[in-house]
Amino acid sequence: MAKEITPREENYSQWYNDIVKKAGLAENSPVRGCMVIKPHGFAIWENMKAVLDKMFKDTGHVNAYFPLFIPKSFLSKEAEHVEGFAKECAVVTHHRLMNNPDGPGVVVDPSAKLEEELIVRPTSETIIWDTYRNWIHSYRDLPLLINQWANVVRWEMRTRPFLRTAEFLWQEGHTAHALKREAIDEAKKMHEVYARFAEDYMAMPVIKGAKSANERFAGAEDTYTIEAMMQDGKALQAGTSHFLGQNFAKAFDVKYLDNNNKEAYVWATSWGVSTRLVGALIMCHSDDDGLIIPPKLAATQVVIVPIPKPNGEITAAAEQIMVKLKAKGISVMYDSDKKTRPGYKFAEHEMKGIPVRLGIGKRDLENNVVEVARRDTKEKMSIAIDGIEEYVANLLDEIQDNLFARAKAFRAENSHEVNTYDEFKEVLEKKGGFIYANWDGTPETEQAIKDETGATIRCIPDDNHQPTGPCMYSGAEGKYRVLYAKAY
RNA sequence: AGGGGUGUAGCGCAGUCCGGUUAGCGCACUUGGUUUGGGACCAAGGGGUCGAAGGUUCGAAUCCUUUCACCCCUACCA
Repeated sequence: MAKEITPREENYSQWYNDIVKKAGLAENSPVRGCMVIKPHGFAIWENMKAVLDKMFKDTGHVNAYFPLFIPKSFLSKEAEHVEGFAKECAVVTHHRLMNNPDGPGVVVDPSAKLEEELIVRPTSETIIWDTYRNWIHSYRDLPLLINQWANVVRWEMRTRPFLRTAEFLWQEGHTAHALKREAIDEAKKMHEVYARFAEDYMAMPVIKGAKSANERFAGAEDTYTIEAMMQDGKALQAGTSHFLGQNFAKAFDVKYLDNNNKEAYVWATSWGVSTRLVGALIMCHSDDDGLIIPPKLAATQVVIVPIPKPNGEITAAAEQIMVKLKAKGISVMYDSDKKTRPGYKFAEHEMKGIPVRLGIGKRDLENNVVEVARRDTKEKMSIAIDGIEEYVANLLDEIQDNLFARAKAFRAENSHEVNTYDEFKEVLEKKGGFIYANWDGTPETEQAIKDETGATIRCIPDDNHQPTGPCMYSGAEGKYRVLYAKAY
């Protein structure tokens, strides 16, 4: 048993923090709200990044890089946008330090004040659209399909590792199109890419849908989201794709000449996912023994543990197995540490979430087998060494599928359909999870429900949002059947 | 942002109320030995100036002031 992880039942938040720490994913830094992402945590992000980057390129996008700093004046060009971010911006006011004339250390040199303050980007729409003005002149320059991998800073009040940090890593796609239809299609396409990534790679089922006006991105005309259920029944927004209309084109004066020599503003989208996905991964699959990484995102998919300790015979057998596994494209590591004993290693690798463990001891070698242990179910099986690579390859697929099926079943168990507000409140309080109900489509109703219960409309699901009756709150005609939940 | 709590060795804690020898304990770490199929045991070691700054005092981890960080609940949040 993992002796250092707080059980989920006891305190879900503490459990999450324990996993982050004990699995070696991240730790707090001396900088408020900013974490150090440790190798094991960063490896997960790197794998996510590699898959997503390929998906972006396969859908016609290219990468570029824009400045970390944004002139203050840029932020004031799109009114809604600045309102959404102004309260959480880090501002650079000076460019030089000097020796403290009154004592030890350094102080900010007052003579080095910037003419115009620089904002550390909370998102890059403004600097990118300012740049696009110079890049776009003709319909032949469109569409412009660019993605950026970057860090951004949002000075959040309360931070939590991966889920909400003051600085985080993400990608932000920013595209420009001649036609409104094209831009909407682009936003929806990337929405689909995110959903596919979440389900096929993270093994995390998501509900795809559109955000209500209240929950939309600051400056967007439509926001598409993927919403995942965490093991405490709360919703986590895992990725968003925005149709920005012509808001940024107008704010930054980005126009093109169409094939009739007529000037027009371009249509825009932006879309992003962040290191928050690592948090989502943890809260979706892991258990009280530690992290569980879906095989497709595990940097190490298989670990081989010599029992009780490495010796010539066991190491030779392990190396042979490693060659066979690697030939199958499976990443494998041999834990040849001589200081720790098997039990310690078992617990350690379980804590770190490695999908499959192979144990090899004298007893196994005599019978030409290895002990195969899967992380998701913790089952152990004795399997013939001959053909082990096939077995493990299939097992990794099976684990990937099982994690997805398990998460999906959990979501189904914790999703509820209600028709009256009393029912809604009762289900929310007693069971939590996802609740589907009819909504009249007004922001007033949405806000009132939020104020009274804490639940928000997570999205208007893409499929199955036809109302089945009147709005549960106002009694007015239902416009949509929507997904309500308490959210991170 | 409101309420509550915590900062003492890498981690977890005791000591603080009632100031007083070289600041303790468990885990981890180092060395040696015995062990080894689910987090081994014995022995000997190394490591902290008590979150930070200021103050009271002969003397401060302990009292006072200020400040920073983190955690929990609520609120907020693309």
